Amino acid sequence: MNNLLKIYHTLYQFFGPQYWWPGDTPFEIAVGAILTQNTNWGNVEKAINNLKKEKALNPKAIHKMPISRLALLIKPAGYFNVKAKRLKSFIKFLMNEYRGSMSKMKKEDTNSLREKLLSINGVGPETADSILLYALEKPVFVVDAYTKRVLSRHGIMEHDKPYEIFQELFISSLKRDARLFNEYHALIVRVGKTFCKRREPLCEICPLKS
DNA sequence: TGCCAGGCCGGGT
DNA sequence: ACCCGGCATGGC
Repeated sequence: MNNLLKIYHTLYQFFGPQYWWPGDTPFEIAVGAILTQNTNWGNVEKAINNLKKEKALNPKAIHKMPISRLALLIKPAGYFNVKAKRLKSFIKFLMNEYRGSMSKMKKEDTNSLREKLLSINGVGPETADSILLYALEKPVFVVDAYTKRVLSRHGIMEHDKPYEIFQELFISSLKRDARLFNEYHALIVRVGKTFCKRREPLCEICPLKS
């Protein structure tokens, strides 16, 4: 069994299943993926709840909503002006290409869809891959700040390697399976939050410590 | 009370 | 091809 697979089993044994993504529908997950950029998830939940209260958590409602009002509703998520613009960009794409249907989007070929998502203003690699994996159940591995920090702190890969290199490490070590990728990324976030904080040395009680 | 949180863009070198 | 400043709230 390879290194990355061992780590997965260690984390799963320690923490158990994480039940990601916290969201009810593919569209809600996509919105959450944009809102959570460099932002605490608790703040994102407030923003999403504001949209739900206004019955605005659907493509059509946000599409026709004035951007100033959208910014006000998502304010707790931080960066509300840029994120309002980014949500608008994503939803314009969703409306134009798939008539607002995440189900139609899901039928698209994964690689070409990833390229299209990356061309949207405000959708970078992590956001695109989060939408592909967690909203559309595509077998794409999500890399984030925790992934880089956890792996680098445990001497598995240098922190400054680019996104795609980290991604390839997982892809080449694991079966290409959406369920596995889903749980693995969630577990990395979990261990990162718990044992691998930003400005601390290698944690002594981390389950990954050999 | 300053630091941090599930990034990304645009301009400069 | 990198590097960096800007974007902002709420919890601890």
